[in-house]
Amino acid sequence: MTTDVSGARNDTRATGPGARVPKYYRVKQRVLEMTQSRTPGARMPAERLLALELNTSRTTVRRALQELVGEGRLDRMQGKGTFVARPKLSRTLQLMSHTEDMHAQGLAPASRTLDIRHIEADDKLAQLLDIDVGDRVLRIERLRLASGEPMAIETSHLSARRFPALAASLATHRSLYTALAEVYGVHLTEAQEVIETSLATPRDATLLATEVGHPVLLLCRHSQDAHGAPVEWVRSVYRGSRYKFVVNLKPPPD
Amino acid sequence: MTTDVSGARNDTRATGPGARVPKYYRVKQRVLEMTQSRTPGARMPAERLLALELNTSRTTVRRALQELVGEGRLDRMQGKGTFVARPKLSRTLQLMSHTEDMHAQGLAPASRTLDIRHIEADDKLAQLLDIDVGDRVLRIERLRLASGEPMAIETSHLSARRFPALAASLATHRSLYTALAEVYGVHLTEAQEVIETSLATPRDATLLATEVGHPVLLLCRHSQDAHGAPVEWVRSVYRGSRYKFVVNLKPPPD
DNA sequence: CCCGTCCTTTGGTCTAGTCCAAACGAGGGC
DNA sequence: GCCCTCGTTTGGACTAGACCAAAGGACGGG
Repeated sequence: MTTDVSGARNDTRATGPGARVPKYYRVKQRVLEMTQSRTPGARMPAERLLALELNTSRTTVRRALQELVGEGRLDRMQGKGTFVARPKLSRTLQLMSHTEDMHAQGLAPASRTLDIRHIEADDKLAQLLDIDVGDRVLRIERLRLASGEPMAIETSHLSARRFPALAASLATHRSLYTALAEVYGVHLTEAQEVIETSLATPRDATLLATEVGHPVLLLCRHSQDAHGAPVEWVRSVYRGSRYKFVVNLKPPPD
Repeated sequence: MTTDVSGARNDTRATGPGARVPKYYRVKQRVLEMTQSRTPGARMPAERLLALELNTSRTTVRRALQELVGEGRLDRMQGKGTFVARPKLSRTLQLMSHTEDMHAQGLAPASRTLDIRHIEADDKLAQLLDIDVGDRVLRIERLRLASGEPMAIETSHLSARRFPALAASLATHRSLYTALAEVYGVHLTEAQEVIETSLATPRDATLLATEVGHPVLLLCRHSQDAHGAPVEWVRSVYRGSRYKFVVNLKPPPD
């Protein structure tokens, strides 16, 4: 049974003015309907088969699938097939550590250190950490996991002068934040976070088990201690297809 | 002068294990370098020319350009060309109205009502607004503008029974929030926001002057009044290539 | 001098096909 | 019985080219 996804006159215009609907988009919606009658993990038809059934080219089918994977509706695996994806997880934006946040949501937190080294502060970093250009900065790159699943790549930056031997302290404490509190007596009291969309680089894709060019959420956190002095600057890359952020808002203090 | 973007052996492996770098990605980085020596608004070479110069197909060039446009690095216009884009704008997440937020950032706020009507609450909406399924809900769909540029499509939902004649009150007040305060004495004291990535639908793309399938930020706000009763539920779609969100965090109350 | 027409240029969509790479099962050798 | 090999199936990357649609300049008529 072949089902043509094209409009009757094969034109690409919809009802509204300017609301042109590309063919790949109709394919996308058709495939999305298919997913809704299946449970997560269920297998979808192969790309070549879909192209035949929907009377289109494999390229067009792949563009539709590409978007559905990017939106977290489907998972694809080379050699295995295409499957219905599970729903997204949430990440609450609060001034707490990854470890605490994961526990609060009933997920098993884990973390793998990818790289930890000292670098020299460039212009931007110096300003963010209120140090001089060229000062030493401890750069910690970690892969965050939630119940075994890669969640984010988190790169923290802290002044090496202010927190000497922090790398060593890290090994003996549950989290960076507890190390800061217990060893240096520093408590974070405020932070600004900037959230934007981006696309996975080849490295992001490999580490996060996703695909190059797929949407990711870029979250940059700038934290201060009780005296208003900057403590850390963190850049995190989250899989957009697996995570969403939750923020609790209070009215502005006026 | 043609500059081959391929690796020497035309293989697609980079240094790291599993860090495969597709050809289109190398094209993307090459084009990104080109943008950095130009100012916003400057014209880029035509697609067919880039394909020739980088010794690749137009399809591959277009995939690279597609991502750069989605990331807000380039703007494309049919018949005109491809240009270097301006940097992103910020949107602070606070419990204030669009109007106030725009003013706070020195941008000229504007808003165009796309649709305003009553609908019947479905399951999800009834739960969010603490009303019964089938109750009447006022649905306001507005296009938000910042200094003339389309910013977001915002769809608000409020109980029609709790706020009778709200549609009329809206016309005589500066914003929805001032109407709620002055006419009904309702002040919003708390809200939860969920932020996730999504992709522009054909309608989104038309209204936001972007392209179908490009990354957007989806922001859903659920606001409560001083008694903890839900007041509104809002779903907003922001152009991911033009906006980023800023959040101020305080430590959890423990 | 102004305005329409036409043509060129530019991006937008889609096709049909090639070749590669991962997964995995069938079968054969040991 | 276990393991290796090989072939099939599946997704991944790329090409070359067709045709469409919007923009805008060239050119000519009025």
